[in-house]
Amino acid sequence: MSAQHIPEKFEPTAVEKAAQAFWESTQAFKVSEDPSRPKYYCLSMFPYPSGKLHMGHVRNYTIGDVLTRFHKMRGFNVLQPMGWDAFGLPAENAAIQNSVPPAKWTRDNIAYMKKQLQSLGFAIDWSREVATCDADYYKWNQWLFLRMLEKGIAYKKTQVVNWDPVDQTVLANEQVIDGRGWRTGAVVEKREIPGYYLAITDYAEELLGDLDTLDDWPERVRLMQANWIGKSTGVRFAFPHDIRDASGALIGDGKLWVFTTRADTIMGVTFCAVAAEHPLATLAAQNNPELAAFIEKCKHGSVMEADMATMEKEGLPTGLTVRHPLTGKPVDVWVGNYVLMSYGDGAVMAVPGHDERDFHFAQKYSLPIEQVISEKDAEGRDKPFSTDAWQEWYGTKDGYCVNSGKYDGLGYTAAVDAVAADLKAAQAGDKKVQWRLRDWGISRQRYWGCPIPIIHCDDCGSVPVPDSQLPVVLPEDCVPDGSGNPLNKREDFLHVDCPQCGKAARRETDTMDTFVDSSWYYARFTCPNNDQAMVDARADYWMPVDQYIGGIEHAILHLLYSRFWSKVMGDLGLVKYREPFKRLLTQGMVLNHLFSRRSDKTGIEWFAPEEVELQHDASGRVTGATALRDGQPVDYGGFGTMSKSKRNGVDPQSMIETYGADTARFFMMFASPPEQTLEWSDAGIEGAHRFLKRVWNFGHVVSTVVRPQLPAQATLGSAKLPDDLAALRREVHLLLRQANYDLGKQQFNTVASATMKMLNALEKGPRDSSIAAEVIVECFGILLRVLSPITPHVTHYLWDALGYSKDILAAEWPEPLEAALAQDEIELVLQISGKTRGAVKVPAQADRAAIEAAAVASEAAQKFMEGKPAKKVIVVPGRLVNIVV
RNA sequence: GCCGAGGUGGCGGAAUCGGUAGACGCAGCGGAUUCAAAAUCCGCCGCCGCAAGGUGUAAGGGUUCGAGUCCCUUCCUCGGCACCA
Repeated sequence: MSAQHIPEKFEPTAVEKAAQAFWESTQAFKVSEDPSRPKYYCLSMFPYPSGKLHMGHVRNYTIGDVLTRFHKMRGFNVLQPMGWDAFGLPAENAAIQNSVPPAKWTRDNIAYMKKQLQSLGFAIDWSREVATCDADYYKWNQWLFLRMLEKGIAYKKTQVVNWDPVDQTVLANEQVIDGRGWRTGAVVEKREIPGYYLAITDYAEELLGDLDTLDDWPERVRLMQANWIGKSTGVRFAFPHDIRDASGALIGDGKLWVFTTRADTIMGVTFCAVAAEHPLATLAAQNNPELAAFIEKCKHGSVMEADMATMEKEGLPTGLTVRHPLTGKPVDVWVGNYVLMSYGDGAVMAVPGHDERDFHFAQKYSLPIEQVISEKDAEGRDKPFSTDAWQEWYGTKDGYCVNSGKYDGLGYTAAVDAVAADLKAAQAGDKKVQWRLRDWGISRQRYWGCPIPIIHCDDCGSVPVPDSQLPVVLPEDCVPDGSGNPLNKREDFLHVDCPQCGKAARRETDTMDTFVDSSWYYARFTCPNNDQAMVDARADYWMPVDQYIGGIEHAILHLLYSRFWSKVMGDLGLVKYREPFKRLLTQGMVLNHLFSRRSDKTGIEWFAPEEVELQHDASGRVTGATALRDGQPVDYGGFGTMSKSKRNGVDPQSMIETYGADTARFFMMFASPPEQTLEWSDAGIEGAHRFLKRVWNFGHVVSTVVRPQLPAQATLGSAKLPDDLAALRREVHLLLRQANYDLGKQQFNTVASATMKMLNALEKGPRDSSIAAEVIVECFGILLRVLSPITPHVTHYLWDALGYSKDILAAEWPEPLEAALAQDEIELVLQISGKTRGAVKVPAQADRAAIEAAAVASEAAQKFMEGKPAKKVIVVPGRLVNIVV
């Protein structure tokens, strides 16, 4: 243990370069399977290589790195990989703008962003780096897709897409602005084209049920997934009819299918409502212009959720009639704007007596409202049924059937069973589970994605590419120009022989949804170099991911698809896990001040925070802001997410260059708990930097003043310390205990603050004796280790330079010592009748009686008890004593 | 509308089982150092009050020796969503 001299001045750049060089030379983060140690797979969501890192990345990866380094020091075998979600639309857009091939643009971005990540000192095993645009990665997308085809999980059907008639291309939803193509301004059409689907609905039950096993996921994410999957248990049945089209064919084989969760109310049906796109609506509109206009309006109606919530229920009669399946009575069919074609069969039975929407609709159009459910009140009498108190009636499952013939008196479950049985007997329906979840369409009519491995042959149809011909490699020199998929012009790619008959055939040019790429990358990180198999036994060692970290915006799609993919891979015998992510942390977004000015000429003009000056009142509250440019006021809009358009983004690169990676990391961890939003603050960055300078300075003091006083033989274990040193040592160990507790909670802001408190205590403590030197060296060693996952560079340097050991990452994580925490005398809070009135000091071993006596005898007690006797004395051991007068 | 999270100083945020509310940091104020400034260091910093003390965790009520924390009612903010039959 040889200590070096630590210079006075803290130079982050040099310190960080040196630390990173050390990690590089020792291959510090490269890991392999080691069954002798517990493993910890720590994964942050891999970035899209958009060009450069943004603050969200820095926050995300810092959280992951803190957990990685903490677990490494705790003795875990930790894997933290990194890769690139490299396919996607922005690369094509960049290509259109700059005439650069998406491949080159993407790989340049990857190279730059990788440098940025490395400059932040993340403990990443770069030997496992994966980019989804590499053929040796996406080969396995194709391979698994073929397995899914074999199993029937992947299948082909037509899909509705947004079609730009000018560019002759399919548009993504975000490329459609106000119904027009984003580049051409042409009115977008709906087109039906064939595409491939994955039967995620086959796994709906398991995807829903297994949510209960994900105890370490945020509750809200599980709820969002459950709602998305949307399971409803009910009855699907048909209203028979004789409605025929012009050619005389029965519409829907003479059946109007509906789904209901309230089959017990079937005798209360007073009409049916169908969606605007329903075949019966289409038929009725043929000689009814008013209805045709209404249907047209519904189709173009807003699908915005805010409109939906306030939308008036509207409808029109079709003039068509179906028959009630149990009573045979005629039932009128209406078109209702509140019925969705995309859910169930696009039609509902309407029971206005017991359903809110049906009720509003019936009221508006004066349709009959009938009671078929009743309920007893507390006195056992039937509650009155009245349309004035309709709120009390819809939705309730607590009542029993009335006015329902043979079902009268049955409760909800019994009535549903009886009705379902009768419908089944009449061959009119049966119980059914209805899902909101839809199968996953993965075909994209885009260039920059994984080719779907299919060959179209005139004779053999759509033929899967044989495994031996995988991967189907995407030509990388295409430059999309916005009009159609450039693969359609690549003759060398298109022309291929049919694998079945050998005749000339044509390659599929659709590519896969990029969500496919990200649905299994975490498994590939365990064995990225295997060119013989998608995954191997190494996945059994590392998977599942112990800690996954990413944005809440992926709460539904990415996480659901990954869960689905895991189950499919499991069923194919490729992996042993059913759920890929054991624990999930969804980090909050990074916000910054918003400044704008509204003018009639230019609309809203946004100001970057560095372009304005804030005005404060005497108390420091922000009262306004002015532009530096012209001194005129600008509107202060509070905090909002960092965005280019609002000009409030902060480039991490400039922050790293100014203050260093450690400062950036410390600020990110300190400013707020990981799940909450983080408000950007230049002053906060300064504060973080100030703290690290103080840490450095204390290291300098230890190297120059403290260490030279160290005795040859350590005495700390046995010696009785002077009071001030015992207090210092105890405080640091208490803070350590707190920090360890907070790390378990993943509450890193208070871990950071614990290190600040340690330094405050050390700076104030004595340092001019050999025993003090021993205490300081022990305590500073604790501080450095607790701080090291957050600011690894400066702590690496100080740990080494002060001679603790070569590599702080290899050091053991500190635990508080009982000997340091023990104290002879403790201070208890003194309350008189529940009000705090000071404190009493008692020996640590004092029993209840002694504490009571000491409390009553204390000066404060005498003063505030005013001579009255104590009615009761409450003693909370180690905390307080309360004298009730 | 429904579901979820939350409401604590000028600000970000602490407070593990109900036990000294406001830790730590930022901003602000005062002082030291300096020719001066920056940097640094020391001190103050919820509100009312000269003080003793009182009061205070969105509002109101309750349970308790004791409530930011538990229960009830109301209000507000943010996030998510599906008119899902």
